[in-house]
Amino acid sequence: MRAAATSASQTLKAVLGIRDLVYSGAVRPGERVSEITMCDQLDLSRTPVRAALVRLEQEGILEAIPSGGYAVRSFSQADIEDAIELRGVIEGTAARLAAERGISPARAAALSALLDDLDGVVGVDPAKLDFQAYVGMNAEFHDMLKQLAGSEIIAREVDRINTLPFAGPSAFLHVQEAYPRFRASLVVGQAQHRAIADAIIGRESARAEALAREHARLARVNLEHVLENRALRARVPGLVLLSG
Amino acid sequence: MRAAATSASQTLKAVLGIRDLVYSGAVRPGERVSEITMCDQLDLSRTPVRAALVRLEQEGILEAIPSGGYAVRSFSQADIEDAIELRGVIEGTAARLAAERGISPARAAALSALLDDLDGVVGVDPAKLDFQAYVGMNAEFHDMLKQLAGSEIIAREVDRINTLPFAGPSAFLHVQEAYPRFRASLVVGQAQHRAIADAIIGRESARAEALAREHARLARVNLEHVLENRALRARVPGLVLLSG
DNA sequence: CCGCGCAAAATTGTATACAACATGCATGCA
DNA sequence: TGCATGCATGTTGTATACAATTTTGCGCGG
Repeated sequence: MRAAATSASQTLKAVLGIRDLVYSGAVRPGERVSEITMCDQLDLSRTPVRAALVRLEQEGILEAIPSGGYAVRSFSQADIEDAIELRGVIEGTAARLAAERGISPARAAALSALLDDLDGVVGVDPAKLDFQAYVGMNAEFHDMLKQLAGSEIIAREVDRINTLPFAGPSAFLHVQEAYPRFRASLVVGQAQHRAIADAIIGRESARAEALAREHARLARVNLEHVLENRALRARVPGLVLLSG
Repeated sequence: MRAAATSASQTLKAVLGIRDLVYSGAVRPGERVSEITMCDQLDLSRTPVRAALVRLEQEGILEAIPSGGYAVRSFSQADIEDAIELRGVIEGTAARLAAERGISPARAAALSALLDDLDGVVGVDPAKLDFQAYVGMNAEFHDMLKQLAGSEIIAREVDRINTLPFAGPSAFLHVQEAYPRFRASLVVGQAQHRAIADAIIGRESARAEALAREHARLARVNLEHVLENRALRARVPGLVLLSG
């Protein structure tokens, strides 16, 4: 037996496995997600598969079929844009509340240190950019941001919206790695990181919120670039859920 | 057998039953929610109970115990305030997007008609207020608001935050029914309803967002009133989850 | 009197068997 | 030829049996 929610072995394996099958395109949007098929492909029993299906429905990538069972959910471009907008709004709220409530000197120092590190990565010759490092640090920045308000409720909601793969702050980074022309947006993004931190530390809450929202719009710009080029689209995992 | 997500008979019974047991205070915050106990009390098998526990965890009123199983989650006053703030932010986003994108004449008419009806209820002698009608119409207004942006993503997130019982727009209405002194806030609330609708129809997006946020703060004011008076607290169902 | 260890009990995680409903196809009748 | 009906099949929902881990209580030793 195993733990329940963070469910260790079998159920977790089912969640990860089904998620992978969905994102890899093995089961297409609109298609039914058959329990038995999942059992066969993942070598699991129906019980953990069933538990995983419930979780993945709440996560948003599956939807219940009225007559029973689940299907892969499909998203329109408008859905993706709204999800990105919503991430901006919620991250913006985290930034605003952090500014209003103030953050500890220790956290401010950690934030500044991280930004310095990011500058070190972004500031070099674009051709020699260490993408692995950038992706990690970017994720770390957004992790810090969601926690700076000191609210479990806020942090949870940020996590929730970020589980939608195309909404998260790292969604389009891989595309940027492959196409140097997009790398310039990393410089813009890093400038926004600095401005957000500056606003939070300086207790400028309205500025912090507006900046965090605008920062999320970067993802939307990248989305539109990606959708203009069919070859790029395959590089963004979550976009297999995009219909049309 | 039954439908899966909207899960009809047994699983739905389990969800409703456990939710009731939690809100009625039968199982207290922090306490473990034993599967077998639930089975006995609700006369169900373990399987639907288990499915219900997963759903209620995602809903937010239960939390996973690392060693397995679930416990009733407890909320601090700050948590409740943050949840209300977040509802204001998300409803505000719905209002803003509705204003920016515009709403159909049919919907605008329906909105105006609903507001007229609400005026009819609120405008009378406070002593003769029809609370049942008000509660229903208020819920309907917020339902319309969440859909006016025309975004499934937004509507889902509004629904999600509203499942937390103390965060929803109807959370503190029963208290207001019992204590006439609070009824004045209904007049203020209705004025805000009108202003929000006016802003949306007039395409004043920033105003619509700000007003919707401020409207949610009404719940926070009521929360503080309730917490000053122990007798009131028992009348708000969700507050059994409040620790301290 | 307190702390540690062991054993038993309780609880959850997993697997599988059974039942009921939905779906699709084939067949027969109009 | 088209439609309706009945059956067969596949799928999910539910129940229960089994295994493993965690927890708790008791006894012993320091």
